[in-house]
Amino acid sequence: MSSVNHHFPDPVIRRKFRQRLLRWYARHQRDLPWRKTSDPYKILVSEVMLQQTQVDRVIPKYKEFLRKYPTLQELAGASVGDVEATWRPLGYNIRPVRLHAIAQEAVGRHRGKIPDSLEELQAFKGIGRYTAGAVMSFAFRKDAPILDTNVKRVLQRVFLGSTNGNGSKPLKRLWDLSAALIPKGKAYDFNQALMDFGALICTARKPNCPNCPMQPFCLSYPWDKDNTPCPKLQRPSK
DNA sequence: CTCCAGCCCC
DNA sequence: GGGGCTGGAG
Repeated sequence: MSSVNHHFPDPVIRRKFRQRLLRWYARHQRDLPWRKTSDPYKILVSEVMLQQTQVDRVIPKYKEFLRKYPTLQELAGASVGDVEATWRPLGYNIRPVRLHAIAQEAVGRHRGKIPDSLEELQAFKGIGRYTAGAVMSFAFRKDAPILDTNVKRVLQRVFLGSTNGNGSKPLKRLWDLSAALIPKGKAYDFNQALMDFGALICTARKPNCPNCPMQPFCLSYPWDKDNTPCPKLQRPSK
């Protein structure tokens, strides 16, 4: 028995999805400041800020934060209070505290570098599976999958529709999908494209199906057919 | 105003 | 598998 279905999704659909996503991205990608740097520290700052905060609110604070702490070393050398104050009013104020701790640990224990493995990244408090994948693909250009809410929604709709797939846990299924779709050596563009696609076309409410390049094979197209709500990934617990 | 979402921690 | 913090939807 094989535990992984190597033919899901259909290789033809898989290829079409990649092609269409990357082509769409080439024309519609957002101009975001953290896409202009390859400094893992700066990427990490952006990802932590983006964890619970919308892009528009993050952009100005990202710039201000990096003006004040341009390097990992300078962040590590600042006082926590100072970092917290700079963070305001982004909210979720545990994040700057953890980010500061990460900087200090990296300086003290990793030769002043952000580590470049999923395991080491996830060992930090404040970096979970998503953020670790984001740093691996966006900062270190590794073919690591990501799965945040946007990506979950896109993959669920296009490849699973209203079903949960082949019996395996929905979450694992989606992580596997996210990994299986990455074109070799192109996780950076592919993952960025997935995020933009989820933010601009395959939105939570009122997805823009009429302009969606995935129409021909999307299992949820057309979305408004019978006003179906987005399939829940997991049942409410109560 | 209440409720829900969302990434991470425990 | 539940709670926290916080913005945004209803």
